[in-house]
Amino acid sequence: MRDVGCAGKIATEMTVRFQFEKTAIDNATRARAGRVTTAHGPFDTPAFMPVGTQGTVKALTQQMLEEAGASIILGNTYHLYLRPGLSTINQLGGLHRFMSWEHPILTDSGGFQVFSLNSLRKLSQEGVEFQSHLDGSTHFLSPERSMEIQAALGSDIVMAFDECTSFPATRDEALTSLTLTEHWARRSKLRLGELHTDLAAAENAGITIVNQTQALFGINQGSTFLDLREQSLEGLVEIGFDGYAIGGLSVGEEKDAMFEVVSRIAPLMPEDRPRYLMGVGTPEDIVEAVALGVDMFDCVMPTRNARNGQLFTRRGKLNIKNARYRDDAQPIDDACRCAVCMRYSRAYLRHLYMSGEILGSVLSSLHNISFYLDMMGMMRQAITLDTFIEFRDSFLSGLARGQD
RNA sequence: GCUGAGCUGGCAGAGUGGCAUUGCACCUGACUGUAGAUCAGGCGACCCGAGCGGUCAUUGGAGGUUCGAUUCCUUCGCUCAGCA
Repeated sequence: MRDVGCAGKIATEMTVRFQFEKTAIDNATRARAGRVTTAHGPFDTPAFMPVGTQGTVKALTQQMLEEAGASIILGNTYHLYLRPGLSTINQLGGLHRFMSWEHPILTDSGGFQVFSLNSLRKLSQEGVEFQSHLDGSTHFLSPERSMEIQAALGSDIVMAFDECTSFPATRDEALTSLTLTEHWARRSKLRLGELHTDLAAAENAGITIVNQTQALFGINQGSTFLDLREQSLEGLVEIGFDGYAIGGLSVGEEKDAMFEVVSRIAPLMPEDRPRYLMGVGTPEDIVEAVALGVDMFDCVMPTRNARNGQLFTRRGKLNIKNARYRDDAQPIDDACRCAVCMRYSRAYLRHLYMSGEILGSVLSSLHNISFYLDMMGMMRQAITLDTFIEFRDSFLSGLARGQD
């Protein structure tokens, strides 16, 4: 039985420190393998974090995630703050206890919603006034407020509150945006520190600290302007964070521009801290970014696309709704060992979609998440064996080969 | 047999003299820190120089009126309801 007891857990939480140790470096690329330790256990890098915005990785149970090999998931400050509200989750012992996930959790700060809910918000130095997408009510999110919410959630990795610069942006807009993000990063660090060291501060904010060892990551911005990206990173490093993220990519820019930023910035990020490329991406994107030295990823793609019928395989993606799969007895991916591929045919999966059956989303999400996590495992192994280049070339050529 | 109401794409169902509307089904495509189990496009046939291109067909069948008919008229068929 899995240990879900909490009596011993609290004692552990008090003593464990957040840390990152590199375990292997690939000599031919900048790829690196490592292990991050949190109050809720370790996770190995390069890591993919399934996105569980509202306290659930859509269509999957926590047990399915564990069995698929997920070691850390992502939750969202903005959504959980609006519903069910931070006091509910805080009173119930934090997000881990609330959703029964005793492994690491990273929470996004709400910064991305500042970007994606563009039409519903008003931005100022102080923070963001926005209208709830649920009922239209007005709310205010600031670095301080974001830290309070994330402290109430008790995630293991807290993201600084940032502004995800929209694309395209002029140089001036990008500069203004990254300056605001840097300002907010400083305030985020200050506020989270207060909440953790000053008992009265947490009490005044109406929250109980449920996780004493929350790490804080800063977020790099600067759009596609490389010098601004560097400037942003220098500012963040000066403030000092437990890890560093590259944000504001995959927001509409050309793929080349994205990799230009990652290949310039990743090597400049502190070597002894986890590097996190936010919101990326396709399997190809992730493999390329690992080669550039990135350690952590999250993306809605495997789960969202699964619900829409797109499945990832070692031979590229396929749309299970296509008529060609009507009588196809093969598994989704014959090289995949996931619970779905070991048991069900493409024809059955297609049937579930065509019938609008909810199990179609469940099985497809499970397969896609398994595919992503298996890919991360293969990369970790290749890095350890110093064969990452070989892995990358064969994996990418497999993806490009297609179904036929 | 009489009377009445109907017959429109695979299905459902608008339109009632001037480009046949919509939904479902079906066929594709998109999706990158989740306002998404969503969204977009296509869905009579054929043709090429592939263009917001051309030709032809099309509202149960056959006729008719009209510049023009899914729409009006005649007739036949079929469906449903009521009455014998």
